[in-house]
Amino acid sequence: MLVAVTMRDVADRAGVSVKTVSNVLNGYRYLRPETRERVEAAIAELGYRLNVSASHLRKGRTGMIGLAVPELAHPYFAEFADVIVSEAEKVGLRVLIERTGATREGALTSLDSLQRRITDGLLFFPLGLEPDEGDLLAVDYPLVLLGERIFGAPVDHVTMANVEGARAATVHLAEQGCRRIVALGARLDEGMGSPTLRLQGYTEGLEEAGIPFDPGLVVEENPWSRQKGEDGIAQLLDAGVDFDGVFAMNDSLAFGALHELYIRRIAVPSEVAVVGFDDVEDARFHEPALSSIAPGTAQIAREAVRMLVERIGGDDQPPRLLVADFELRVRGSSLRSTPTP
Amino acid sequence: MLVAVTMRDVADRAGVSVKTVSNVLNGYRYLRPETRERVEAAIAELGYRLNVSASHLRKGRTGMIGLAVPELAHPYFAEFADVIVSEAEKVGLRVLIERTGATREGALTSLDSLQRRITDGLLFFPLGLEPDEGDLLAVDYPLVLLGERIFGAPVDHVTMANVEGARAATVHLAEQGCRRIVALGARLDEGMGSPTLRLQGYTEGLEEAGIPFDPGLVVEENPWSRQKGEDGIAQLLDAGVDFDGVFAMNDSLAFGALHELYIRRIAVPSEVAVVGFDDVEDARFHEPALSSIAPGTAQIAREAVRMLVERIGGDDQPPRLLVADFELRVRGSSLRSTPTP
DNA sequence: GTGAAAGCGCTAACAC
DNA sequence: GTGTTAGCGCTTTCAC
Repeated sequence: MLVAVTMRDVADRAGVSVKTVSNVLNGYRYLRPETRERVEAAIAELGYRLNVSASHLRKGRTGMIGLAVPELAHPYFAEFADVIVSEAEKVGLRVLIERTGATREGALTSLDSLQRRITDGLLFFPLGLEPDEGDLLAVDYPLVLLGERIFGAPVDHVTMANVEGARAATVHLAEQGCRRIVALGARLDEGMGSPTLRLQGYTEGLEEAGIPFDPGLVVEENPWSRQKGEDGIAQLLDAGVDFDGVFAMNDSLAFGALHELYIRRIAVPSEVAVVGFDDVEDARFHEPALSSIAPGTAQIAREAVRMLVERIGGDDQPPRLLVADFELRVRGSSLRSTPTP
Repeated sequence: MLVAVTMRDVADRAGVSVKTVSNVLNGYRYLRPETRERVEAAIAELGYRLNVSASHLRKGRTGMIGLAVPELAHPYFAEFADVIVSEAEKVGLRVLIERTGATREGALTSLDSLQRRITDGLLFFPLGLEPDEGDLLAVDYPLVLLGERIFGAPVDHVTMANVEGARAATVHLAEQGCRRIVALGARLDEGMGSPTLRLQGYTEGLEEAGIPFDPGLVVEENPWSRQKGEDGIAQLLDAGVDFDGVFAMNDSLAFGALHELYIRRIAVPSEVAVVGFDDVEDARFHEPALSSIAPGTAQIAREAVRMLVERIGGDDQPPRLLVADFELRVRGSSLRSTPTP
């Protein structure tokens, strides 16, 4: 515990009342400058720090927001958390990062944990919940939904252009001359999650490019890990399936795919071109560097924090849905000097 | 805010006093079972959740610990945070993850922020502070120091075997036939940080292998990023420096090195063998897979939480220093089928 | 075993 | 502009 310097001590030292100290701390405007200075001097001399719990108990705000991500060590979410922390800092908020494990239990725990009592609002990835469980999100605190799986819940929602991004990736592969493009990481049983949306974008992309859909090129993998990326490609190759392009539904899968192709001595991008999704920082540093869809992470973070702050401030307009801008980042894994016709 | 169900409401519903409700919540032993059940039923029916702030205000504990890491998106720290959260969960603690940015300002802020008032203790990476600033760690709350830079501070310290690990990596490269081994990521001006210790291990390893030290093979790079790894190798190659092995001081540098070697069409491991440090999850998935020193992250996390919990519990024995066990994980980047003599 | 009352440190409401 | 007072929800004496 920190030493128990209270407002009372500061007030005594500065020769004012506690109310005045509180006013100084809360940025109350109408204070005589010299009073403010005296108080600030006393605070510095005593090393006083506000007791957040007491403040919270009284005014109902903590200045903290929660961020519930599926996994901390997943590059996309780690990078996302970093951006969120920066954005929150700009508006004077601190971030309590939590982990749901992408499980139903973890998600429910996060929605209803003790931590919810000490955050003013929550930024929430609903992985682990079912698409029809939007009613679980009808909570009595400010909540902004992130990612996919659940649409139409009675809360603000910031998401990325899954369908359009996947389509762009697929079309790009086709433009590089690919005709047999693998969709790596599909999950056919899912409702409206990223897998479904990105698979939809993939099929739209094929259509746009005039390439027939071949179910034999759709590889189901779960979770979207590097290991599963390896497994998926290994399985295709072992089965003798012919392909010349891979649209991996996230970068981890793509990294695994690159690795397996490397092991099998299959040249990238000349024999097989690869595009991922998420554009994590690592993408630039693989061999070859991975082309990927950048889903507008910075924009998502900025808007999510903005919406949450508005809700915390009492804004009660109807729920909003924001889809961030995406961008295809072409790198070595898919850039053929002379596209195969 | 959650709906304001208080202990009073629960007590009324269960037909007991608030004290009894509090007793139930705090696991007080001497309660009539039927009373306990009635209270628990009331809690469930009303959806009551303890107000952590009020509880904290009264009893001085929050059940939260802080974890201050230099960067969230750095794979090593992200993985570390994940393990810490798991370990803390086991003992009923939640973790408030913070970011220092590896800057002095960030470190100081973390040591003295408002957050410190709502955590029972802090796990702290002192990057950004100077080696002689151990006195800054003489804080009045439970603190466990992690990583390097500062030794001899008046607090518990859990660290890794930097010297021994670096030596093992260097010796391993020598055993694979390397005679001109680059030390990538040195920082000659540092006190007792990881760079200094790992460089020391490198020189010890050379000595053990009977290889003369060549300052021309020591490459200073800061920060330890993939980009700097690329830069360092590029710079050596451009200068025409001859080398056949790389000891990269962390995995990020090693990934950058692998990438640059790939671009230059230098075969790994046959022409140049590479070993990293940290053994992040990604190491297995590069092309080729990266050999690395696994610094005992799980052990570090477990022991750090254990020590912090002891200190929170009032343990006031003298500061302890624990050095975790390390392990060399040999993979494709350094394993030559027939070591060059 | 359980209840009543005090008070943790702060801020909102209201004096002055 | 600044001081006084009440009370946020809880736990901790101390009764009984």
